[in-house]
Amino acid sequence: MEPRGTLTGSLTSEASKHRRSIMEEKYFPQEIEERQQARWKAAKAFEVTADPARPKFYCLEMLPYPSGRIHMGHVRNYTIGDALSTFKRMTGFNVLHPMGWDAFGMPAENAAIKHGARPDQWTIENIDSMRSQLQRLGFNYDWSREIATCTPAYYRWNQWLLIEMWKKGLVYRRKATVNWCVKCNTSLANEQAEGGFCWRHEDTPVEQRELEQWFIRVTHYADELLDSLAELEGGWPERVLAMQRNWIGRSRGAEIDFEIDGEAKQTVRVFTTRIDTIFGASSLILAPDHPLLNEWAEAGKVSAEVLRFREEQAALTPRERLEEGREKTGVFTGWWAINPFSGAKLPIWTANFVLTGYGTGAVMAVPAHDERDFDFSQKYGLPIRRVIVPAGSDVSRNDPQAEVSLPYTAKEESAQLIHSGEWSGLTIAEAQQSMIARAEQRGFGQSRVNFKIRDWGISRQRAWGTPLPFIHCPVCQIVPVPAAQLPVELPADLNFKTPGAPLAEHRAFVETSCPSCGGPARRDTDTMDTFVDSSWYYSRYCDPGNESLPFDPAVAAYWTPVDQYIGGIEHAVLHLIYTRVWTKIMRDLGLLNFGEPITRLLTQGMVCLATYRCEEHDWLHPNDVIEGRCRHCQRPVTVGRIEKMSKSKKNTIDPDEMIRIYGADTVRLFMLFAAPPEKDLEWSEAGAEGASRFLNRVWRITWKWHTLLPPTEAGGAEDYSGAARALRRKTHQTIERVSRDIGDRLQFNTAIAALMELTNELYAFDSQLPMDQVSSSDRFVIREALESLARMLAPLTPHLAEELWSGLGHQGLAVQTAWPTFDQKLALEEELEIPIQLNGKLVTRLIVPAGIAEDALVELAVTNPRIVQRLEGRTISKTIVVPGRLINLVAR
RNA sequence: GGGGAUGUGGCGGAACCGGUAGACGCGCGGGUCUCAAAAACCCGUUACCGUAAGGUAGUGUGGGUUCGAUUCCCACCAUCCCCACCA
Repeated sequence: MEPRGTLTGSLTSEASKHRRSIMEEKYFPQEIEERQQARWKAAKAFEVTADPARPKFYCLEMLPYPSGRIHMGHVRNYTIGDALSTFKRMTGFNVLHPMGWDAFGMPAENAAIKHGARPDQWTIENIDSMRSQLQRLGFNYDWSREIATCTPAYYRWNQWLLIEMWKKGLVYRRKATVNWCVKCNTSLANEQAEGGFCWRHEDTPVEQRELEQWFIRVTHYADELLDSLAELEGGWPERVLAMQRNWIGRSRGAEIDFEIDGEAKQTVRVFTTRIDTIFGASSLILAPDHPLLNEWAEAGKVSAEVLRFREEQAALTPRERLEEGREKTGVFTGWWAINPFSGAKLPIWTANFVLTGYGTGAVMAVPAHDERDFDFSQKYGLPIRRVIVPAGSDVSRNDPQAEVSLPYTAKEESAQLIHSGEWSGLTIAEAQQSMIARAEQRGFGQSRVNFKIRDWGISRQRAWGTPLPFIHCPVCQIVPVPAAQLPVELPADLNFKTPGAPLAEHRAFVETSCPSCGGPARRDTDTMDTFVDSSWYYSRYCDPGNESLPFDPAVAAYWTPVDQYIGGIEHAVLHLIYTRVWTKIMRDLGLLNFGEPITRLLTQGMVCLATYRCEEHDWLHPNDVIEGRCRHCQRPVTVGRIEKMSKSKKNTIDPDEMIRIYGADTVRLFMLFAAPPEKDLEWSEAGAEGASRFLNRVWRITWKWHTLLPPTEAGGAEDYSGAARALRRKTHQTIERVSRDIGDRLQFNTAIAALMELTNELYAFDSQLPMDQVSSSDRFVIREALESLARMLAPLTPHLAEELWSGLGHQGLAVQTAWPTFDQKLALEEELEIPIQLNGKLVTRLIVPAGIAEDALVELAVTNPRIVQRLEGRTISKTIVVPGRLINLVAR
């Protein structure tokens, strides 16, 4: 690929005011950082436009919620993206690197309730202070594309998109049992109520409520969501793919109707993935709130015991249900069903472990081949009938009634059916196929695929969100707001003081007329889940000012999909599923031409710090621990685990304070150096000092030489001393390593290690030069090393890099110059150190010229005194030569 | 119970396709400079034995494949994360 120079043309005269060509002797990060930031801004250095003639790279970091302060997790996330963006720009890509704000959400509303603040003003103030924090870190965002999701200019497109989806039947409204968090005072989507608790309030179990809700038809895309994960293989972390597969939860099986004994027309439908075990079914089990059971209860067709059981189950809160543990309980309903395959009469039970929400809410219990059914049937004395046996077991000896001590649940390919009528002797797979065919032919069942994933409930009973753009008319029912009337804006004068939904109480907002019949009508007073905002924001950045569409499809076609996305693992089944669904929908609406929004995903590790606890003062900040004692009360403290920085555990470090002490470049360098990006990282003051020390070393060696260097000119190889050739070699080897570590592997830690090695080599070279008679070729070699170093630091520590680059006499911006290229010939070693092994064990190492012939090298090895001595008269039976790497001599 | 990772010096980590284990940094020890200190620079730093040259062991444990294994395979142990009565 051809490296490219500047993106935005030459420096304006405004920008050159900020440039200084003479370096200071000492490195003052705060001073140079401010200066370089002003220079980038004046040069509009990071503003880009679509240019189909050039290759693009879209680098995106998950947009932050504007809480008011950035934390170290943000710094790490954005430093990684920033380094990659600059690297890509320097290697010739047209790089889109935007930033924005996920600006709707609860904290703004809570501030309004608590302090009477206006959520919009509270949010805007937070955005302003966070933006300036990010700018102090010197990130290369194209700020001209900044978005905030709480602005009507943005959320009108949430509304527009939702209406388009509604027209296509991908959005619908229905009454549903939903998860309700009392702390959030709103309903939640399934993904946001994992394990029965609210995702924002981990100690708050969700309640179930019946509400009219808006849903996005995620299940329409369930198969594709699962299957196209294969496209992401290699680009996404394996564990994210696994979590999504799990969450989507496809299972293939069959639905079978069981006739109710004595009610010929009535059937119970069950879902099973193991139709092959149906001859082993010993009962049917209904969920306690199964519709058929409701019907029987209303008609007085079940016993008082059944009624009591149903009431008990209905009264359980999710927490009690969890605390109840795995204990399975149930009661016999008094009814019987007919197994359509065997004709056997099976008792119908109801039990707590059968869930309404999955499958049909009814199961056939096969205790011999399912753990749950086994536990339940044993407890209540239901028969356990064995119908599958491993291959090779003596079928004649397998009495179906013989005691089963453990269920046989393995699905070995070779296992076969017994005591299953005409299917006996078939394998599991054969039986499944044949039995489903029979059920379909006789009309009592069919094959069926079930998913764990549900449609996405997006209604929220909150005020600080996108209003749902629908009008409820007593005559015309649900009518979408006409496109010309969008956006439906949030009123500025909402009353947060009284409990309840502020939008619903705002009469001027609610009362409207029907766009269809003109009669009086009411607006929908729910708002959208904030995950709607972040599901498509990546495409808005391509064309953020568009007033007639969410974005121009032609412009988006250039920039999207996102080439590299960077963010935390916590969104593996939230945001990262929603944005995949939403992208497929936008594709089907004709706005995009692909289905997967993110080509490569990096989930960066957390920023951690040790935790401390005192009996009296609870969690302590590490600075409040002095020699193992609490600063306030002198009591000894308990040392906790190293954990993610959090306010509640008081183990946070303020990025601003660190920038004040060390400068942004040092903080950034430490973040990239201390651990590979996907691993957790422990903040360490000593580590930050180490990073700062390295930058000072680079500064000093550049300062020493910057006025003594000749203009750039390469001599022939013969013009250089051995030491100078070695430094050139190191320079070119370093360029090769750093290019690969950043470009291919995203391993910034090893890239920085390589730059440290180059710096060490420069010092070593420098220390052996007599200052009064340095040759011009020596000075060239030093220039080459220093300039390469400055440019390779540009993605990592851009302010310092700019200063060095200017100091070395360059006019343009370092972050816009071409990435240095390496010469393979110059990178080649002249001498090699070849380890000599005897029977795989290292004996000695030989220093040989790089071009040595193989037989000459072997000759050196076998005649080496150490080898001869170790051979003790044995002969060498085999010689293994790995060219350029090692020799292994085998002797027995 | 299911799924996914991870295990290497005092610490963070490196080792690309099976080929010199411990790059780079932190910490620690020693030295140079200084009246002194800081900073900076230089040297050393896996463990054990040895003044040294050198030797032996060594990548969670036990096996296997291989001329050769941190790397591949099998079993086990430990830790972390996610999901979890999903039929």
